[in-house]
Amino acid sequence: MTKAEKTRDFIVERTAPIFNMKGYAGTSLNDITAATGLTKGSIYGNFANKDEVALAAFDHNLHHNVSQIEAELNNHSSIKGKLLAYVSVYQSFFVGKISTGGCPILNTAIDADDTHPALREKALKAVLSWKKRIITLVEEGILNKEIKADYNPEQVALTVIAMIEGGIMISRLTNKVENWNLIMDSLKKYINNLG
Amino acid sequence: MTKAEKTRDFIVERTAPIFNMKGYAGTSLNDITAATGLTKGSIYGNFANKDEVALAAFDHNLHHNVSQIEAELNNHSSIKGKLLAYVSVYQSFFVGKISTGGCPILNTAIDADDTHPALREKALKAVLSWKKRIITLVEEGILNKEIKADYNPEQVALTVIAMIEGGIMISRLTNKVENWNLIMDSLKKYINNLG
DNA sequence: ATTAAAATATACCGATCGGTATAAAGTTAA
DNA sequence: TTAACTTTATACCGATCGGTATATTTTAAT
Repeated sequence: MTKAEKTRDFIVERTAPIFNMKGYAGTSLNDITAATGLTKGSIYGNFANKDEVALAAFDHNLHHNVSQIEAELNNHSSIKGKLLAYVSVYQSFFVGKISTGGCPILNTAIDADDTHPALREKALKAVLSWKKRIITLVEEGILNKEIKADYNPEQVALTVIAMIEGGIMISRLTNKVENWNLIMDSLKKYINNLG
Repeated sequence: MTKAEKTRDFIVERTAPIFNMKGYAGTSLNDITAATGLTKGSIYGNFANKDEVALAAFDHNLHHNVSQIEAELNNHSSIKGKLLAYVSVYQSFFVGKISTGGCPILNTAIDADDTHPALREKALKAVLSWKKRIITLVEEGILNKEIKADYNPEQVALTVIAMIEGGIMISRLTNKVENWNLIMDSLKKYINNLG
């Protein structure tokens, strides 16, 4: 790992929460230099432009989510347990610890959908990948007889994602964990009723 | 209605979709003058600053939603029918007609939550008002025996809002009405199972 | 039609925007 | 240790940012 690679990672690490909170247009080069303690020359020595920093920051934020989810999924053997794991992972993102601005997929989807095609594309791929992951789980659950065969895996996946993302928006806006808990109780009931 | 009041409304009308699509930081004074054909002098003759335009634009977008919803609620007599009316109204926002950037509550919540307290407050109030409206409906439904008494009205309200807002995010990002329909089928099932 | 007031346009402000050319400093291999 | 190379800092660019003082035009009452 060269010095430049380390600096690149450092810049991404420091700016990722800022992009997640302020969005693409709301994050300035000045924000980036302030967060890193580096100068513009150094930023542009490691990235071609602000876009590249933003895209790398999204990847970093997303990877942070995905790795935590995959780790938690491994703690459960049943399909329902794995589906419920999403709830606990996302809860940990904004309960107790310092918030870094919520779910990067949701933030980027809303921030970039009408303005920044490259970021939008990344958010889209993240949602599709998430959907696919849940579909696979549900299909396994149906084969296992853990989930009733008349459920549409795609519909289950979309419903789970919608409730989590909608729940994040509401809970962060109202700043009430109780709201998150109520919504997630509905989601848990939905998941438990799948089979 | 004075000339200035008309101009004020005109400015709000023209800029509301821009703020909804690009967000607060992403919408510039130049965007505002371009959309209205007016000059900065005229804008600042009617508004103190960009904030005031943004706040008025949010109110405009919100009112547009609320009035459509209230109209649709009046078309239904049963509580479940009224709850299902939310689905059809929100569907009409991004199916068929030119999109103006999706749900203003969701957009503003994500755009402003970490950056713009005044806008954030407006989005918060809108969600709380929406929640309260659904709670009232559910409470009426319980009194009517249309909804089982063991349902928590607040939880139902939060669940409905989460699914709609999560559904909007996913459907707009993927640009697929089918996704909206699948999520809303889950929501319809949820509502029908309330009683 | 005249005039006072209200509304809009012009021209400008300093600050900040993203970005870059180039010099200085730091790193690494010989 | 030196020389080649990589990385970072300095100083600057034109463009755009939000905002304003003032002049011009438009409106509305007499």
